[in-house]
Parts: sequence; C-alpha cells; structure tokens
Amino acid sequence: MTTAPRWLSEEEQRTWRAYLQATTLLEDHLDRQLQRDAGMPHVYYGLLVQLSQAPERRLRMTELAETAKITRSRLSHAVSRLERNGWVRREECPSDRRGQNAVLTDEGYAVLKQTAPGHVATVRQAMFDRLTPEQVSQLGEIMRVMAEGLQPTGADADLPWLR
Amino acid sequence: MTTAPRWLSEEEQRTWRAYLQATTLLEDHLDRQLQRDAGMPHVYYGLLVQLSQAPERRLRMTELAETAKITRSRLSHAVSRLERNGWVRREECPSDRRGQNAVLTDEGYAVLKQTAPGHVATVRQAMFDRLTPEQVSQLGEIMRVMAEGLQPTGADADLPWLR
DNA sequence: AACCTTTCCTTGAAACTTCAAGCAAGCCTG
DNA sequence: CAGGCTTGCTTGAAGTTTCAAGGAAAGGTT
Repeated sequence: MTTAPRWLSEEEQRTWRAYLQATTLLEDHLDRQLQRDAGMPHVYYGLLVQLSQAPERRLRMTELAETAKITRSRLSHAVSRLERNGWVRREECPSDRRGQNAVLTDEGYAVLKQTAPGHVATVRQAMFDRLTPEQVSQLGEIMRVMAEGLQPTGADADLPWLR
Repeated sequence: MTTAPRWLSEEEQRTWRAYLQATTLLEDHLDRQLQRDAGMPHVYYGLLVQLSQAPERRLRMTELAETAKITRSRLSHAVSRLERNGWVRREECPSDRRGQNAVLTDEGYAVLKQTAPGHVATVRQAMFDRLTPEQVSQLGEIMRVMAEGLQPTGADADLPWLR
C-alpha cells in the first residue's frame, strides 16, 4: 500500500456505489421479511437452510460456519438462540469428542417448510424477476469470481509470504 | 403469496448462493480492513465519505440516512459514536429548528484522507482487479436495477394498494 | 509419557443494530 | 388559533455481532 493509489474510474465508482446500495437494501429487505414471517434474521434462516440440505439434517459446527461464511463465535451464539427456539439441537459428535453437531429439529424443519415459499417469492421479486436470464448468468459468474478471491484460504489467511 | 411457489431454477440457485457468499465475505473483509486501519466499521466509513462529498461537508441527518440507505435511528447512534471520536460534529439547522446537520470535522477529513488509499486498494483487489471491464459494466447495470426495485419508494413503502 | 501445538467450540464483554416509544417543531384544517 | 397530523431526530432496551480469551480434546515430537 505504499505505492501511489489508483483511484476508481468514473464507471467503477458508479458500479461500486450501486453495489453498496443494492446489497444493503436487499439485506435489509430480507431481514425484515424473515423477521416478520419467520421470527429470525436472514443469517439464522440461512443456517436452517444449510442444515436442512445436509445429510441427516446435521452438520459439525465448523462445517456449518464455513459454508455459511460466518465465524465460529457468531455461529455459537446463533445456535444457542435457535436452540432456545427449539429449531436446532446440539449433539455430541461420536467420532470426535471435541465436536458438536448442530441438528435441525422437526420444529425447525416445519418452520422452514412454512416460510420458504414466502422467502423465495421475496428473493424472486427483488432479484430474479428483474433480471434477464443473461444478467442472472453474468451475476453468477461475477459473484463466483469475487467469492473465490475472498475465501480465507484464498488471500492471506495462512500467510503465504512466510512460506 | 397464496399461489403455488415458483422455486428457483438450478442456475438461479447457484447464482443466489454465490451472491450470498460473495456479499457476506466482502462485507466482512471491508469491515475488518477498516476496523484495523481506520478504527471504524464500513458503514461508519461510508458516512464520512458521504459527508466529505457534500457541499460544506455537511448534510441533514435524514438526507445522510437516505443516501447511506440506513435508518435514522441507526444513523443517530452512529453519529453519536463518530462525534465521540471527534470526526463528526452535530450542528443546529438554521432553516428548520427540528433539524440537525452532521458536519465532517477537520479531524474526520484527515482520517479519511489517510485511510482512503488503503481502502480503495482493498476494494480494487476484492472486486475490480478480478473483473473484466465488461463485467464491471454488467455488474453496475444489474445493481442499479436491483437497487431501484428496492427503494423504499419503489415497493410498498407508502401502501400503493390503498390508494 | 511429557510437552507443545493445533483444532473445536464456548464464553463474556463491548460494540453495533433494531425496534418501539417519545419529544419537539412544523404544518394543516377548520 | 386550536386541534390534530406529520416530520425530524433521539432514546433505551433488547437482540445480534465482534473481539479477545480460554478450556478441552486431538495430534505430533522427542
């Protein structure tokens, strides 16, 4: 960072502003929708979704944190809350006595089943119904590129310059 | 929402997952970078940027909240914090005795000037250096479409069905 | 086995956001 | 100008996230 800064071009600035506005507006929108209809914020809902798609509807804490792209600490707090709601249950991991499995309960599954249609509709209305198929494909590619570059393993997580 | 849900296609699902992962990873990344180098989270940094670009480096609270796409309440707390840091100052609005102006102080401007290059570099590295010019243009258009559809004035903010 | 390191997860406190409530000034309508 | 409605902003409490610290089990290493 000691070199002269390369500022953003006019178009890059406009894109960046649009990105910031769209993403914060959408996250807000989803949070409100889910808080209203499912009684939890978007991140928590995403955890239930991940669990519902996992074999046996259960996942190691660390795995869940990684696929959801959140810290373990955050997950730990979140699962505690979902446990109080009766939607998730903690379970000892048989193979590793340090481990914990987060398990989606039947009640949790029921909540998901009940609220999924409304959530999908919200996502559709905010994104997919407004974009052409080409744009959906472009967006997918762009987001995959960005996500790849931001993986903890992809940047400086393990100090590559020290190797 | 009483009609049968239209689920997402395979590609829409992949795009949606990529979107969620990329946006959360990036927001996290920016928060950490700015917390480390500027001592504030990304949203607060954005407020200083907005103020720095406003005439007289000052903006009515409501205007600032609107351009930053956050609630007034959140802004009120945020400005209180920035005020404690000496980076922003509150000022009575001459024309409307209810109003408050948020003013960027010289210290706030200095912080911005000092940390902007590093921040731009981070944004570049995470997004613009990884995308082709076409993709930047595509992303801009896509985000503008989404943001437009999510404006409080654009959806159901003022109950259009009651008109 | 003793020791050190790493992995897995939790905890409490501090920071931040949301939500509902509220005050005060401007604005209308009669 | 009185009454009620709206706008602009703040506040406190509850909920969520981050950060630093730490305990316990697993995995080397000697």
